[in-house]
Amino acid sequence: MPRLSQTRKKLLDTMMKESIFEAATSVLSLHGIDGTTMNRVAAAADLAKSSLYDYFPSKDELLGFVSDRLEAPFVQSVEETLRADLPAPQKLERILRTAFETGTKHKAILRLLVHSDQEYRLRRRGRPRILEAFTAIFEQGIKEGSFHSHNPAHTGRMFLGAFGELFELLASNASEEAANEYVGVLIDAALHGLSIHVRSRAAGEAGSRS
Amino acid sequence: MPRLSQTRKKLLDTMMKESIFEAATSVLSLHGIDGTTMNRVAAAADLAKSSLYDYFPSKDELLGFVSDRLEAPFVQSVEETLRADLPAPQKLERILRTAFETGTKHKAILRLLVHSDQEYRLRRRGRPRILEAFTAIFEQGIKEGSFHSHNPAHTGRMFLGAFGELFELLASNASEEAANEYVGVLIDAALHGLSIHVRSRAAGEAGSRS
Amino acid sequence: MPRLSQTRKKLLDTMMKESIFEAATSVLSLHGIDGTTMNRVAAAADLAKSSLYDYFPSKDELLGFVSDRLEAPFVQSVEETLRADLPAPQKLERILRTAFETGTKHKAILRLLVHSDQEYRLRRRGRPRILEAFTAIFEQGIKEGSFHSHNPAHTGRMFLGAFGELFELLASNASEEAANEYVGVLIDAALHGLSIHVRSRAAGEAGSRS
Amino acid sequence: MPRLSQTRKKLLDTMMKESIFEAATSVLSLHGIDGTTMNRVAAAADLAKSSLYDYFPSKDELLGFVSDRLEAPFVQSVEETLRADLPAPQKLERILRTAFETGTKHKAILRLLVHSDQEYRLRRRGRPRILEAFTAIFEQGIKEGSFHSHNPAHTGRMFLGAFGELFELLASNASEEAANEYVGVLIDAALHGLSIHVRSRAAGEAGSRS
DNA sequence: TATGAATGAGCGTTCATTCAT
DNA sequence: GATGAATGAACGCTCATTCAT
Repeated sequence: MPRLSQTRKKLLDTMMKESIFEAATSVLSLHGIDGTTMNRVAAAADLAKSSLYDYFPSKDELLGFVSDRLEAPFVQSVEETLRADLPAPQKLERILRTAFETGTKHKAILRLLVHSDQEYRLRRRGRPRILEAFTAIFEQGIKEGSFHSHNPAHTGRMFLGAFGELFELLASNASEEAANEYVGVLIDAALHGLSIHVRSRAAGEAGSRS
Repeated sequence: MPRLSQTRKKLLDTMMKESIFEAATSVLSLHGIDGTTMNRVAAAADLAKSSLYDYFPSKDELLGFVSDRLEAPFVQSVEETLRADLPAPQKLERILRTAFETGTKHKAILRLLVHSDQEYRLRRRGRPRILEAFTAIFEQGIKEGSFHSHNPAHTGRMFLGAFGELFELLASNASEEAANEYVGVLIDAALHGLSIHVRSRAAGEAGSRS
Repeated sequence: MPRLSQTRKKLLDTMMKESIFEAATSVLSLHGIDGTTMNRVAAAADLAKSSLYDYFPSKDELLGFVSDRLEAPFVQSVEETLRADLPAPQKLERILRTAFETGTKHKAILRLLVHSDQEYRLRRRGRPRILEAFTAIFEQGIKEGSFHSHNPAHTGRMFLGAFGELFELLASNASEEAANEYVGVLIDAALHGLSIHVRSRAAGEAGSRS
Repeated sequence: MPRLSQTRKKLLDTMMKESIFEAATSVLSLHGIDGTTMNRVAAAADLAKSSLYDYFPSKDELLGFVSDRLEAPFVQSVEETLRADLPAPQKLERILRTAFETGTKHKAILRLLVHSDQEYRLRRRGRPRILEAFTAIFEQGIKEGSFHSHNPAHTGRMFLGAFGELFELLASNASEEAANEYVGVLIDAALHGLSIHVRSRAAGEAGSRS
């Protein structure tokens, strides 16, 4: 049988998918999600429209693939950090730092993931996983005695919201510096809270806590 | 001929817009943003499709109008609270409580505003104004000595992120109770921080801070 | 309300449907059923393709309409004759004569209904009704004592098959005369059978025929 | 190089065509004629789509081949019977019996040939040959003195129509028994006619029947 | 010989928008 | 001021066919 070997076949297929993925992200960042048509993707991929369907059975599947691939680095880094052997606060810090770096490198990509003012937007299938990871980290923090015993699902979600704003910031035309500053404030706030009043109150009762 | 007075004319126009607005939200909550066609809006408004264009020059403008109107209660309440004569922390709390109540009452509307997992989504032109309001409140809080002197644009944004998650929670099938709990945790975190460790540290050095 | 009156509206709608119907039959007879695209129908109707959808919700509905309209004269005439106050054999004859006349007048239409050698073909929703009518006529004929008591469903079907061939004949380039002759033979056969042997068996009376 | 002998080459070609034929009928009976794509046929034949074109120059040719092959048993049996040394009426009966048996065995195939209510349908290139055969048989019958001297082209056609209904019956979900009954009625009608009246008219011999 | 990759033409359908009346 | 009719552009998708290898 003169068929291509299975492995070679798969490889080529993967490469084509990659190339289509790039075409798609390019179209996405140029025209937004509603402007991302199979026609445009095909053109950007330098392929006939019909050929897209040789690699993805539908537009939905194509966009799902794209979306997953875009989110993957973030989701993975979050989940890796979750599994690392570190105290909870340091995990949060690490996640923020990594997100900052990754986000800085791939601004164009970011714009696709973020709930920005523009109508760009992909389905974010990774969101629940990140939320879970944050929740788990807060759970851990509570066990370790470093966080208040608030419902970790809530604190996780809170943190997720604030975390998401980092992306908004990066996706906007804000300076890298500003985004970095934001990370610092967020970490500090998570660790030390926002309020002075509280701390002084906390100070008065420090004894009872020690 | 006795033309309608200008004012009367405007009034009618406004009423029609209102009626179209209601038709549009109804269609939006039934069919989602992509299912919201001029056809359906016209039908819901009991108007000829072409008549919509007598009141809005394009679909985009129509949806912008709708979006603004939907966001208005939130934006207004935030800005009112901003102008109120209250210490910053209480302003934040008030905003959260109000948002919770408004959001609870109009779940269907909420879903349209929130960056939920579904593909519903309108442009959120009110966002910058809310961000500004939060920033201003944190500025005030710093002046009042109740908040750390972090860049208020950052803390405002942070809070916005966490605030937004309240809507996610409300828009999901979460119980009202859970959302309420979330508000509590968010307020507490804003005021007292998340971390215990810090506090005890803060406690030890409280004197040096005063 | 300056709306068009309901009746006037319906009338215009009906006229447009009629016009589309004609366009469709024209396309059908030119290109066959598989070559009948909404594009072509629209062009033939001198309308934008999208306008077809103002009158028919789908291609299927459009073709269904066309098919029904094409079959209607035949089906109706058959069912009318069925209800007439006549002996069964005369009903058959009447149906055949009418079909012949109608078919002769509308050859182009015929081609669309017939199971011809070409691939033209519409769904024939009228067929079962015609079959039922024939069956009923044979039933009647049996009761009247003019037909053998064969299962009338079978004789009805038989007759239907032979009847259908009249249309094949008309749809082919056969002369009218030939088709008329066919009708004659079919009637005679129905009434007197095909075989001499039988008759001679049936009678010593061959002589009475000469 | 030792090329394959011409004969061997042809043989292989024939075998491949056969295999494709089977694939095609399988697809046809599974998906109907409109669902029969080259893709599916290729898959069923375990061949690359493009390879189909090594054996058939186009889809049309392929389907023509398939159609011919499907009709062949019927056509052949009819033509064989035509050439047999039998009186005409017995030829008709034999043809009907054979068709019944063949049709009963290959119901799935039948559905592809018949002008059924479904949209299955292949071109029936065999039809004219069968019509000719019937015509010839009636010619013979007239010469033999067993059939009326009606135009045999007409009686042949009539019989063809009624004959075709046998296939409709078999292709529908009718019982074998019913189809067999139909054959009986058809034969009887061909030989003895449908009408009683005639016979009694034909003879003074009504009494012989009672 | 058979293949995998690619394609162009076309499909049925949707919808924001226009305009004479 | 409102309507009904109409439209053009675009959409996601299919499929017979070609061709270098």
